[in-house]
Amino acid sequence: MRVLQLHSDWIEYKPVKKEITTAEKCEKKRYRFEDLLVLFVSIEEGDNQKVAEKLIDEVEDFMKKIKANKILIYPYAHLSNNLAKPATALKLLRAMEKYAKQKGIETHRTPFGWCKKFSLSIKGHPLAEQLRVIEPKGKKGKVEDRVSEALKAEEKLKSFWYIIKPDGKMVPVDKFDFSKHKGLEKLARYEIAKSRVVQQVPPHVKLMRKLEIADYEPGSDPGNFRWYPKGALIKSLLEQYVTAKTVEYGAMEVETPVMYDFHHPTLAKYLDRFPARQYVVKSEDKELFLRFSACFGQFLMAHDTQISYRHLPLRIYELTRYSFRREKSGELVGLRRLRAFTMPDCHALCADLEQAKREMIQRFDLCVEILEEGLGLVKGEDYELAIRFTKDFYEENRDFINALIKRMNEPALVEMWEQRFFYFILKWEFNFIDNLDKASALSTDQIDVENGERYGITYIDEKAEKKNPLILHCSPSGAIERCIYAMLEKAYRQQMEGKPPMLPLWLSPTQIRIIPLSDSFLSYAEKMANEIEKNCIRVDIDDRALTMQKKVREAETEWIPYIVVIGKKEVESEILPVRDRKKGKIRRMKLRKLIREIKKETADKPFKPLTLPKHLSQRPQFYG
RNA sequence: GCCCCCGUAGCCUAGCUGGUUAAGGCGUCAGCCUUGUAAGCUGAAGAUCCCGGGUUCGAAUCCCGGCGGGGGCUCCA
Repeated sequence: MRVLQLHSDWIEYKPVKKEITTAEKCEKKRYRFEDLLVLFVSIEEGDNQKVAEKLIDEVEDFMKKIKANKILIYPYAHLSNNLAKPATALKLLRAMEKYAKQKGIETHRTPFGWCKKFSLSIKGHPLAEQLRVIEPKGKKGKVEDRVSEALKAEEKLKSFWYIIKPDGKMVPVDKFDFSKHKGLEKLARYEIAKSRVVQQVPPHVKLMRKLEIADYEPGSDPGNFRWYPKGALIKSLLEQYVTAKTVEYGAMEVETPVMYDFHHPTLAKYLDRFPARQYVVKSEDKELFLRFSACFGQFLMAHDTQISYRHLPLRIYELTRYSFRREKSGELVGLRRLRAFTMPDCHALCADLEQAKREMIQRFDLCVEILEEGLGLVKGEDYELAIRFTKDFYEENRDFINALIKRMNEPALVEMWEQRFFYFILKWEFNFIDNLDKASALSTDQIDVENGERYGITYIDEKAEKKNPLILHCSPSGAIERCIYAMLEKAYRQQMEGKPPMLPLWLSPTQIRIIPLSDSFLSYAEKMANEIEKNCIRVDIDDRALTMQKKVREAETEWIPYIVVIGKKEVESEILPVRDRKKGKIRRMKLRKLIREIKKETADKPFKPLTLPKHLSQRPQFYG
């Protein structure tokens, strides 16, 4: 509630014309009051009786000071752009009037719903003009939580847990021998027992800052990160890679809006089927939510697309930058869980279950390839398969489920539901297990049996009839940020095992560091760097006035894969001492051989040039 | 949201059984050194000790409140 309070010598007003049909009755004559407090009142959304009474209490206190005892309550809409409904406003205005009268204040009120003309004379003292703003209790600008039906129901859902072995044998979790499957045991414990008691900062959080990849941004909402140049480069390369692989598989890349109408009928229903919280944004009279995946935009697009059975399976892909999930504040952990994240999201419209199953196998292979060849993760060691489905689905499609597990050739954790609650009948994920034994999903795929119909997505079948397709939802890599989390956690584990921690070569911001022994070798180093750059390899030169030992040390702490020191011997012989991080030794070779080796290892990966100054002396320090 | 923890210079930390001018390391800057594979030397700058209130002769230190951050609980990338 907002009130403009004017201590006036007099006010005159005259109702001119009704503005709304529910306007109060009154005479169209001139009214005049003298020596009083005029209260121009805007009743706002969320105001209530308490607010109304509080306002009068405050006014009463004030009037005691200035020794006045007459007020005029004047409904005045122009103080707010968040007005309450007229019915509520009128109710509260009347309540204020009644409450003030009870306190013994001489109270008048102008009619509600009228266009009035008025003139008044304000007393000249310092306290004569005041604005009062009273907020309902507990409001404080907060939008109330919207908890989807799926989120509520999830708590009641009953699950049965099993392990299915590569040979197709299904055993209850508690009967399975985990001795050779420690990762799977951790996943099972994590998913089922839900006991997570570790109290420490996950290793990747320190690494992401130390390596100047990403950092918290206290100036934003938690879970919205800043990305330093090296991190932005790594992230961008990963994005390019996943996109390229997904397009290669046959997906059409599109781009769709990040925000959608909360009250769009189709979307509202879908929101209720997805267990997530949204950010809400207001725009004019609309209430919008920020997307938590690419489903909305792609489905709305598919709805308007002419599709024949010949086009199926139809694959649509978008790299969402960003997807937003307003996770509860205490849930956010470094790069593992964010509120704004980049998720590749690929849907496939399929004619029927048989086609969907065939398609899912293809996508499964795509996901394995991205994790293993792209991120350098190893199944059974870094990540585990979890499959979730309904009992009915299992009974009718046992062979298919076993085929998926056979492909992985590792036992998989299974969650089986008695009945379907979610919009999918089967879902699988690859779960990364980190150094604190926590599991988080990377790649995932689902068979959705509801949204084809809900979104009115149709294709024309062989008999020229309209049909709703099944929809597969896949994130081939999982969130890009989470991929970086997984690689950092893996690197940390390797360090603990006595191996040098590092990122895959194609993602290392600097691939070769050249260290000239003194300034006199700088020009030779520059020449070398140019040659290397021509071959699409990221190189930099440590030209700072430091000792060679110190420069080597810093290059090592930056996890640079190849370090080359240049001095008199190298200039004369052209044989380079290449400090190879992975092999842990210095290998002597010609520049050409080093270039060839790197190009070979990064051959099928995207390349981007270094986005930092080539000379270390020109680089600012972003962290520490 | 609930529970726990934390808040001292760009970063990491000391001081926190109250008591001179808040200490050190890293980094930054200036100068020297021109280096042979993981830390060269000297000097300088840099701190509203998160904010507000209280207790006290005296608060970075104790108490209360707030703000900010992190971690845990639920698991959707």
